[in-house]
Amino acid sequence: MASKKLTIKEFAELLGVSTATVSRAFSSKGRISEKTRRHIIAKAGELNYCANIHARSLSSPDSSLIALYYPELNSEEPDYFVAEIMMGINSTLAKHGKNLQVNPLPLAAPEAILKLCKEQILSGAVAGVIIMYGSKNSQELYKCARDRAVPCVVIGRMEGVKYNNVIYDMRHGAFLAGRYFKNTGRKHPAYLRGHLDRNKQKGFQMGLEMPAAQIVKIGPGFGFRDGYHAMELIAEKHSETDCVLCATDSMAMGFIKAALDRKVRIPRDIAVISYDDTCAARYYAPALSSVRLKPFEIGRSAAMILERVMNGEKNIQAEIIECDLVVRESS
Amino acid sequence: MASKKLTIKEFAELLGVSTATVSRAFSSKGRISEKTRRHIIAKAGELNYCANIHARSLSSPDSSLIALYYPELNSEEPDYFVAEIMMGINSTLAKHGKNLQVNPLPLAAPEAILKLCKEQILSGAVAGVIIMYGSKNSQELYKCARDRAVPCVVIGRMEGVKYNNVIYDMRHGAFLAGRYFKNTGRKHPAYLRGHLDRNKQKGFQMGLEMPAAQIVKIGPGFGFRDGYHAMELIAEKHSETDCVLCATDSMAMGFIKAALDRKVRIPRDIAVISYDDTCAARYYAPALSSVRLKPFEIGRSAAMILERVMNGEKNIQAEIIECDLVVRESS
DNA sequence: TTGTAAGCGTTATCAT
DNA sequence: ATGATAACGCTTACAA
Repeated sequence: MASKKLTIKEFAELLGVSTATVSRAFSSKGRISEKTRRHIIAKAGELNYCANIHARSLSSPDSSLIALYYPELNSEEPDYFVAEIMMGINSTLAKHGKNLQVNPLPLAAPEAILKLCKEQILSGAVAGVIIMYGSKNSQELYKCARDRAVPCVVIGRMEGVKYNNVIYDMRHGAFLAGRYFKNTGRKHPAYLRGHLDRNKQKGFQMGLEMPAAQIVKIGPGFGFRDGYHAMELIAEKHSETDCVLCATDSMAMGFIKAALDRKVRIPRDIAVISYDDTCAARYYAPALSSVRLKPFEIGRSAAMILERVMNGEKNIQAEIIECDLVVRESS
Repeated sequence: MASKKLTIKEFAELLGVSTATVSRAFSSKGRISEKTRRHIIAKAGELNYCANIHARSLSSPDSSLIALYYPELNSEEPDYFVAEIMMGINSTLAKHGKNLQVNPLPLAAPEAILKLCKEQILSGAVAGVIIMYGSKNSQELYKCARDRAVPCVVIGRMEGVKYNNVIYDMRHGAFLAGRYFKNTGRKHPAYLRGHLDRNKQKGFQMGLEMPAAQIVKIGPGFGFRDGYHAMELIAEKHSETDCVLCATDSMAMGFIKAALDRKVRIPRDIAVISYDDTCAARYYAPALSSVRLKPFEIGRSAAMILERVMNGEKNIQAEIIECDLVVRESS
């Protein structure tokens, strides 16, 4: 019930031992009698003594805080893809007694917030960082970490990053979607653009085996709302459209919702495939056909690689998350 | 490009000034000539000098890390309700240059992880905490923060917490749902139980004006999958059911999905209302009727109260988030 | 305006 | 096995 903070000195005095002894009781390396240790640990629990983390990491730098920087595409709707990646990261981190700090990075982040992020890295506030590629900003943070030798893992492709990263083949996923549409006789494709999707577009086109110009492109957008509006646009200006690839699950849901509102039948009139395959995809009605990116695994992989980097391993081979096409009801 | 850390001493030497001067250049209170300050700031940018955060917070405790502890109901599907609360928190925190650390707390958290959480609070690692009520564990953490006078805000009702918290009237929301069903002539209600929902059940029953025993109760569950299975159960054992209140949006989606798979018509055969009204709700097909809890606002409120607590305000009146019923297509 | 030096609460290195 | 004490890197009186 003490309401003030107990320092090691006060605590040691209370027990009638030296501060060094108290420190040793917790360090698990120092030589100390089992009896004293037990006594100290017990008393600590009783009096709620706990070493000040700043003092501790000042004299022996360790810390267990991991920072995640991810692109915030939209500040109003949560990003389910990112949410699942975070779960994957946390599930691994928790096993190692590490904690996750989350840092949304707006696409056009004001200089001030970027600076704050850099400071976190430079100041030793975090023991390791995971950067989800999203913009130049992510790249700056990456350099920052590199220069300061802070353990760092990158999610997604980033220029100049060859090791310690986890990547997924956007292009191949989109290729599968395109080929599927082609094989099922669709003729008038549209693509709902997302963020950073040159590769998706390219792959889609290759799968379709169609000149790029014949693919209606809308966006870029991000969430439900964008998907909804995109459908309205298509109904008005591209009514011949018979198949759509959406850059995210949310966009697909928004799109389908708008379609059903207009009595457009899915998949009969328009076949829809989404990207990401987050948990919600299979429970949508109709269940979403989706390019499966396994966000949970991406997160877990990233955290596992980071763990290895923090243990001193160098130049860890990039982990490639395969992605395939899951056909459900929407296509 | 320096790969080792620059200390204030080294940095000061490089510039030919004292460490105190360097410190003052950043402190914004100390008296220092504008010229020296500019010079130092510029050089710092150039050489990537940044004060070590541990040393800094040792001599002048401040820190800007806020911890969120939330109940992790399911470690496989993300919790959209929590995700939106987090966005709300972060949107406010970011404005104050604070960072969020997220800590899922499994319902039956092993002693070890609870201990870790306590240590975060006791060790001064975090400057403030937001606790989302979920179990006895949340309460322990709350006490921990209280005893150490760490600024703390609670989300949800918690025994013994009168101030510095944000609450929502679960019972009233469920009441509205029950009354709606009653008024629309539904006779055979079911309730898909979630976590901590005695109040929801009670309110539902009151709205229905029906003996508790006449309400079919299933669960507790949490996500899509549970909702899906619940529907299967109802189809087999309670086929007279004509209206359902689900404890979360995800459960409702799972439920409806299963219903549609069985050609059960929503809302004609079974009317469905969910709880939470997360972003996805309105884009589901059929759009979910839902008890709106405004998670984003809950998060924002919590962060704003925390900010005030950290500024020294005491006993801040609990913020009550009103919840109403949004009727869409599923009921 | 600037420099000197005494903390801040630990851990680690010596002694004992 | 335990106790002094010197770092750790910074902020902040106090001196100049």
